[in-house]
Amino acid sequence: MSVAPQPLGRRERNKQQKLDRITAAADELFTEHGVDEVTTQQIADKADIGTGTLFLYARTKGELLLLVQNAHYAEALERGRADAEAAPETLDAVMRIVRPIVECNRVQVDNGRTYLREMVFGDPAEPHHAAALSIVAQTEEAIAGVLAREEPAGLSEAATRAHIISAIMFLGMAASENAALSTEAIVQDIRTQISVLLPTT
Amino acid sequence: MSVAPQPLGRRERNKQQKLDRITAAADELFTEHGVDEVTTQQIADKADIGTGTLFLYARTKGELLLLVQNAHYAEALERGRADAEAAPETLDAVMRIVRPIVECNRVQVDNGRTYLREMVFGDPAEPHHAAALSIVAQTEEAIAGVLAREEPAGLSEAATRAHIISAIMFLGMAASENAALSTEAIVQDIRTQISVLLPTT
DNA sequence: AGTCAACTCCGAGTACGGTCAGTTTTTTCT
DNA sequence: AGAAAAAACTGACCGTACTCGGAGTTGACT
Repeated sequence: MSVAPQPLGRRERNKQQKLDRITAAADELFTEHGVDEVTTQQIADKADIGTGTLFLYARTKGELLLLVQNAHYAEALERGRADAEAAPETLDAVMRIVRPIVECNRVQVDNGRTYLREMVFGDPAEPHHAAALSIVAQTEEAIAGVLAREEPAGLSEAATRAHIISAIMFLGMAASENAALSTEAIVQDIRTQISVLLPTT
Repeated sequence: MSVAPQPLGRRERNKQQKLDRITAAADELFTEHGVDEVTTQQIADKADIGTGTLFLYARTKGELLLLVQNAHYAEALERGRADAEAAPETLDAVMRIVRPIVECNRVQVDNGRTYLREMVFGDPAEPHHAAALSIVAQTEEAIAGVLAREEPAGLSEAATRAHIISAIMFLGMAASENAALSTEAIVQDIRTQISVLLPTT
């Protein structure tokens, strides 16, 4: 009387469980205390696994942060992508994609900035890093899609502009000069730059 | 019977000497082996000072890299700034500022990328970090100056565009996807983006 | 059931960036 | 010159991210 198809052996199930426990533990501790105030040992303890085991699931502490934050980022992107469709103005539409991402990133400033740091300077061969880059690519695609509504001719130009917007967002959120700024101030800063970038209509 | 104008006491002279030795040692070791392969201990040994002393002159290893690289960056900027004046076309003029900086940054890819990382994520209160930010500001000013030749009206817009170019340069040089690219490829990548950004003439 | 190879897990150990209490050197004051 | 204060120097020490050799599990095969 088995519940039909259960292709996963005990080994696979255990691995999945452990990964879940690790993700949950890291997420809670990072959110509560900030990534710099949490040791990998604490995460291992909370996930109830050995020190070495932790690094079988995420090769570095940075990967661990990517693992945790990717989920939030992806969700923010999805929300923005949906909102953008309803905005007639190009700049507004772009900002509807941008804003949720910035808000998500600034929930905890240190974690957000460290996340960006890992994204740009981490090892792209690592799986969670690759996932992060994929979300960035999706973000740029979404923005390029909005830009293309206006000028469907220059598709490659839209992609280039989207890439630039990506860079603007990155530095707006990451720069240490902006660390103390409110989320709203950063959104405005980004908006100003994008408005200069967009072709004048 | 003092030797007249010697405003520097022995203490100050010693400090200067030590800083020089540290700078020289760090520069050589970083250039030869790459920042990640060099320990602070090696630098202290080569500079012939104690472990703790090193950190009186640069609070972190990152500051040490900033100290060393700032000099090279400043020089590259100066060269570019002079070259730019002779270029009639705006895009060309901007690229004459950009290119030497990229070339300087890519002399040793890892060091260049780490330098940028420290610039954005390091502690802006530290002196060498502040110096780095100052050079970035000068770079943006130089670029804004070039842009303002074309459209002297929108000064603030020129500054904003210069800031965006700064962001484009940063990510072009820092992104891990670009780590394997040749200097020339990166310059081209940056050029393409800037050409989209500049107001069509 | 028993055997064994492959996979997974573990925590003592390592390396390194950075700190700090104690010492030495320099300057100042009398 | 000598004493006292100030500044600079030092290396033993610490915390932490990450490694590695060996122990423990799992599942395929007979």
